[in-house]
Amino acid sequence: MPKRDTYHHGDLRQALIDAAVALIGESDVSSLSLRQVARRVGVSHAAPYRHFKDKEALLAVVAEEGFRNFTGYLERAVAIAPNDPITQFMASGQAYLNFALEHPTHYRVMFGEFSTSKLTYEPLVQASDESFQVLVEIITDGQRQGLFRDGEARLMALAAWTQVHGLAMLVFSGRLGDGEDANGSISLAKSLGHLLLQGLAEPNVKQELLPPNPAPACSQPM
Amino acid sequence: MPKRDTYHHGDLRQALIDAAVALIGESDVSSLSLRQVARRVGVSHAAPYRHFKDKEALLAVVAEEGFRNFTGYLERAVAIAPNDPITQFMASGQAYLNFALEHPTHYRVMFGEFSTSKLTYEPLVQASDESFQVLVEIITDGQRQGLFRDGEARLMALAAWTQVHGLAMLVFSGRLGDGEDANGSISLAKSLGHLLLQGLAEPNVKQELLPPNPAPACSQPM
DNA sequence: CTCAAATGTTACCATTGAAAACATCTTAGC
DNA sequence: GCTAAGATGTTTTCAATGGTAACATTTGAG
Repeated sequence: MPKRDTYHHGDLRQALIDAAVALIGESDVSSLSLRQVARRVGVSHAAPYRHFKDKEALLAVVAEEGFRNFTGYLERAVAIAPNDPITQFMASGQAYLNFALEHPTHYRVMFGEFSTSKLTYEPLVQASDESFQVLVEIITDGQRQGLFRDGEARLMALAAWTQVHGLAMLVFSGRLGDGEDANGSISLAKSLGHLLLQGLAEPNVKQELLPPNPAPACSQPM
Repeated sequence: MPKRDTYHHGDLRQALIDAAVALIGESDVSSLSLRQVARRVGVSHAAPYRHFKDKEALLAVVAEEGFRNFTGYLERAVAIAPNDPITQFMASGQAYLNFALEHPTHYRVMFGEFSTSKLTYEPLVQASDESFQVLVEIITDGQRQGLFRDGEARLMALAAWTQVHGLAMLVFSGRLGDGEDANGSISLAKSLGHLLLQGLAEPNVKQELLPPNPAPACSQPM
């Protein structure tokens, strides 16, 4: 049990967030208790309530923090290939997957359950909107350049988003074949991306997008 | 509080399952308590442990029950258009969405959180596999008929599955525009389906698949 | 009929989320 | 500097929960 010499902790709020992330990583989000978090930080079990209304509020902040970091991943992927929406599209899918693999704990909290209650946390909603917006802008850019077909960009972005999300779920579930989940998932991501691009791209630019070989193996999906 | 004249309940197991579904529907899956379920059924709070190892086991059975029903939805959609994989494909997406809208409680338990722990419930895993298999077979059928492009059918099925799942999440989140979620989601589903078909279909059959108008409006996705 | 297994109950325990009342530190205004 | 007000932490307390154990009732197989 960590002890303090000062009565005040200094930055208890952030310490609680970090401890929560650590604890979720060690077990599961559903088994997280605020008292456990307080113990880990070395503080009384009532102290967290000075910083968070309740347990859900803490988790909402964890999710929000995750989305802000996530947006960074996506933006970096976009920056790599300026003015090349198709490359950006594929790269952002890759970035999505990288984030999920490198920050599984945050990812679980961000997408773990769609309890509508969390939708009342405005900063969280805004943070997730910002992430999503990166993808939307890639597509509207592509539409402006005549690379992506016309249509509601948000819908097309949703299609891409959910696709990668499904893949991430698949990877997490441990039901990919051959054990090599991380590596396997990268080529799976590329295949899925090409598949989706076939639907999103303008008919006349499709030819260039065809992948060399259709799709790698994948033993037990869902 | 319902009372019994007999010491034994008769079919406590199923009664607990039903009560759990009802209670989750009234509030939320995360706030469900086994004791609450027991009270509703009119039984002591320890009785459920004679039928389920713990709370998670009960939820796993709820999910399993959901998947079996879900498979029925998908199979009925397939049966409507024998030997027409493309129609089957669209109809199964519709069926997926209908199931989610008509059985939101089961759906939430089935897809609510991907806690890897539930993957240890063999019957649940098998039930979800069976649902997924319906979709895979539509696609392999389509490939045999030269309507769908070659490639790993499971991967293509995953792409479709996650797409509809994302749409369902979107509908549940209440963040569709204009309030008319149910109706709006149906046309959204069609648009998404067409979008995806563009990616899955063989190049020479794509022309017939182009939807009249690309995609309807959708105000605040994710 | 009898006895063992199945099913249900009561008693009990540790943990938890949350609130209330109280203690200590910090700092803004004087 | 001083002091009151607010911020931050603590202790106490409560009801609800998940889960176990010991006990009670019923049922069914032999």
